Amino acid sequence: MVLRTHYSGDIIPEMDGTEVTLAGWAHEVRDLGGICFLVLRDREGLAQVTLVAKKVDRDLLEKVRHLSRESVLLVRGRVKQEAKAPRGYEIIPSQIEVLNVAASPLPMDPTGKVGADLDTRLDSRFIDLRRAPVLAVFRIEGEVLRSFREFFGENGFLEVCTPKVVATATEGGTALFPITYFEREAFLNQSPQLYKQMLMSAGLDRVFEIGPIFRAEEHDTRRHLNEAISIDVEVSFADEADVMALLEEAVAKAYRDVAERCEKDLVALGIDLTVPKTPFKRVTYTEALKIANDGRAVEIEWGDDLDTEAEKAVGSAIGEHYFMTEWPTAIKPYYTLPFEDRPEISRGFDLMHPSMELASGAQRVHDPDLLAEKIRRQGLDPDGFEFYLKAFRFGMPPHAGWGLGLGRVVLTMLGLENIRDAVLFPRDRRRLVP
RNA sequence: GUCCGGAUAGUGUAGAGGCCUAUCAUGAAGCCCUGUCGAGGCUUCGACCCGGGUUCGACUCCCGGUCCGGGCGCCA
Repeated sequence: MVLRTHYSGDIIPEMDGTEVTLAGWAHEVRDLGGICFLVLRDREGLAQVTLVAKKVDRDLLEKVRHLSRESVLLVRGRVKQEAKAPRGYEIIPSQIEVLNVAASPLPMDPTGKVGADLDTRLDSRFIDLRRAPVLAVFRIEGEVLRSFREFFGENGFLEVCTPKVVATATEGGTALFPITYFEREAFLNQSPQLYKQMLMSAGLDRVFEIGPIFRAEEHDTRRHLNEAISIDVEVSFADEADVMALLEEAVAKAYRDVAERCEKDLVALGIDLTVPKTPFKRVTYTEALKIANDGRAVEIEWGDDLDTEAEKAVGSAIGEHYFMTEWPTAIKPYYTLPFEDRPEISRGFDLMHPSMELASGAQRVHDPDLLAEKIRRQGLDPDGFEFYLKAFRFGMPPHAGWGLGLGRVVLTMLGLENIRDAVLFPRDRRRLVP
């Protein structure tokens, strides 16, 4: 039972005379007395329904005049070519069915005439999303996901799903959300890292997963959330250079696909999208440190992580996407492989947008003894990682991979101000609903 | 966690101790209007975050709380 025959966007003036049924929301009613305009909105846009008082059924006109905004409607009528109407056509209705009445007043203005704070918008996200520029963000996000899946398909990747309820911390460091799992304690997964690596031992060769990750950090910024979508990749018989090349091509393709396929949404957002050129610049940690420390009061010492100020300084110096490579081994996780001839430096990398980190990845440790030792050195108990280490003892190929934050890709691509603008229902320190 | 700023009709805002019976816009209800496209005109409705204090008098100043925004921290 599909009620509508067309979306508003499907109708063109040349369809003059065609009977159509539109379904959507009462966006606005403009009553001029002798003529009354009802603007119907659906996912694809707006359609003007015109009622001329002298020509239309009196009850129909009264019904439209007293419609509450955002009520759900079914409009049957005829397309009429009309130069005076928006987009050159209007609908002359024969029947208007109110499927559900919207209460009044609305918790926020869906037309965008009056603004709303982010907090108000998130509390009423279902109405916020009725605004074209807000919807545009998520249509683009959908296209980004489609683009990545296409890219992975073209490159021989297998899509996998790994558990989100896990027994142990993946990597230590970050705080985890504990949950009750029958009589035991379990955690929400902070990353699919361990599982995608085990799949390399299994021989799946190239896998990707797009799924949620959870971090119980009490961070409170515009670029962090406690639940995020991670695009994760792992590739066997490959090194960090190989997976960096995959990453930059995947990101560039996402930009290209959005630029080509989301024209309407980009216009709604007022964005002229520039596709980043590949290959991205490679900047070593040591070079980045030099840039960051230039003119800085308190210099960052080699071996320390870059703080926000440093990240921004390097970002504005480079001015485009870049890879930061050759990180100190000590500040990368245990599964990151050090260079054999310079063990203090690792084969880990971060993909950076000038404003923030987007992804991190590495050539992984594949030797079980070295891995166990590095787990121990990070202050973790190798016993808790037995299920993981086991996969390394019976034929683990060399492998590399990365994890990319979907929200941050969309945030930086569209120049949004807050990661919450790039997530339908964000989860942060305080927000658990809706 | 910490620093800075904020909280006024459904929404977005003005307000600097008495001018506040609180501004404007939007909205809602009603009326007028035959081409609107952020329609226009008229009438009506609707609000000072919570607790304490200062003062003759507090939306306004002070203290505490809650919540919101931003910076930093935390985040492999």
